[in-house]
Amino acid sequence: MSLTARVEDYLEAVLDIEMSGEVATVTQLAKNLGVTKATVTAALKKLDESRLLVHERYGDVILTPEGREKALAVYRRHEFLADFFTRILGFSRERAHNVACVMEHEIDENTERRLAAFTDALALAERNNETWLKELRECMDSPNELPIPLCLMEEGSSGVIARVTAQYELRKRLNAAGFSPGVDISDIRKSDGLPGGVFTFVMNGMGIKFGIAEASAVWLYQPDK
Amino acid sequence: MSLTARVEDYLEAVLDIEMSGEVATVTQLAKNLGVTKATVTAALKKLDESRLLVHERYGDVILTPEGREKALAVYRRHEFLADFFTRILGFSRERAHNVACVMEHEIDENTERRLAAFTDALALAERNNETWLKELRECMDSPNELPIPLCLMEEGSSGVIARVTAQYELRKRLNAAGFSPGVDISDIRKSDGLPGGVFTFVMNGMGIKFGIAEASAVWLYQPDK
DNA sequence: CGTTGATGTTTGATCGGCCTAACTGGTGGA
DNA sequence: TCCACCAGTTAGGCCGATCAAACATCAACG
Repeated sequence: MSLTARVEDYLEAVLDIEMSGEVATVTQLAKNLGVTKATVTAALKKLDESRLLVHERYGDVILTPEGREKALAVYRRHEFLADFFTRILGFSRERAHNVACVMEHEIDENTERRLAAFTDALALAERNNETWLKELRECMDSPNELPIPLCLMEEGSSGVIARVTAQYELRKRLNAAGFSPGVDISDIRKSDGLPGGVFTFVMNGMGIKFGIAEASAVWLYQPDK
Repeated sequence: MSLTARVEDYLEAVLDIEMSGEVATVTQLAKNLGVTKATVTAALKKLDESRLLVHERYGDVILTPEGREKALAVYRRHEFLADFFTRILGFSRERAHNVACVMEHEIDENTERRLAAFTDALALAERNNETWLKELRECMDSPNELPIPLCLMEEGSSGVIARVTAQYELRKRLNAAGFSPGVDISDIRKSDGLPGGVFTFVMNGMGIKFGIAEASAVWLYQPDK
């Protein structure tokens, strides 16, 4: 009987109103969630049936203990995520909340804890005025171009490595082979062979062959465009 | 004519198949997206009508230039987000992709750039074996309890500050007043007064009054539970 | 008390995304 | 050649979330 994301939103909204000291009303919920009152009534009916809140006809909206617990979990995730995206990543307030709104339904407690620990550690660094954090911030304020994966580069084109999105062994292999941001790549070509094709190019004067796995993990800035 | 999130998913899936060197088929798409072929046919019809790909009856599925561009943008976001959540935050592969799947539709280019810059800076630190990064990692591996906001604490209870989720002036004020992780708070009480209530408690032997804004930004670990 | 305005509910409809079941088209053996 | 099989399509229906419009209830005031 797992809740839909939207139903979690309604729970969260009820808690939000409750926290501000009022009793949640249909009108208030409709306003906060940006839907009509009819929609709220329908949603509350479902939540009442699931015993997450009590809502009698024309009556108050009151969270049950289970409902309150679920609502708090969602609310907490939302606040932590929004905090993370604004304070650490510098998203706009609005965007941070949008992102938090969709992510809050996709993470579990464990994930939430990791995220919180990360945020807290960076917040601590901020209080201590750590220099590395400042460098990091500056780096984030000078926006780059957006790269494209090697496997989508045009025949014969060149580029500069932007990043490598790979984990584990593949990442190690690529690292060991010298695939790091800033390195030039030229004469990119694709030929048939392995499923997915074979990609050849030149790096540091050497000819190199890639399969699709490598070629989609290495992202390049295009020189002109 | 903004695309729905789901439609973006279909575009992304087509690009994904194309990148692996094959031509996207209905069956392949159905498999990758976890839906039936009937559903794919319907989605492709819409995408064809929007001129994002070409799909004639019983024909191949080919992205148009605009479709390819949109697909790449979504794909790139997905890969960057997944990379960020696995490499930097240590999410499981599966969870990282789930989260990426919902977030990829909520961020714009600017936001994507910030995120990428952040990831890249941390990846650089990782290559350099920076000590602060290692500390941060250790911190993330020792999971904490999950806190609750001061305004939801029980009458008369106590706790330890876990974090402060506030920005700008409010954050500064709370910081200046000594609200930092680890500080003890006791004798929390709520009374009427301002809209949202007035919260009183004791910190460092001093009695303090909060409105709802402050009381929902300060998160506490409960001592027992 | 009765009227009135705000609050809440019901009804009937749409829309996107999905499914099952039945159908059509294309193709490679026997 | 024709049949069997796989790929793709169509038709019809379901579900969740939403809306507009009409209706019901409440509360407060004269």
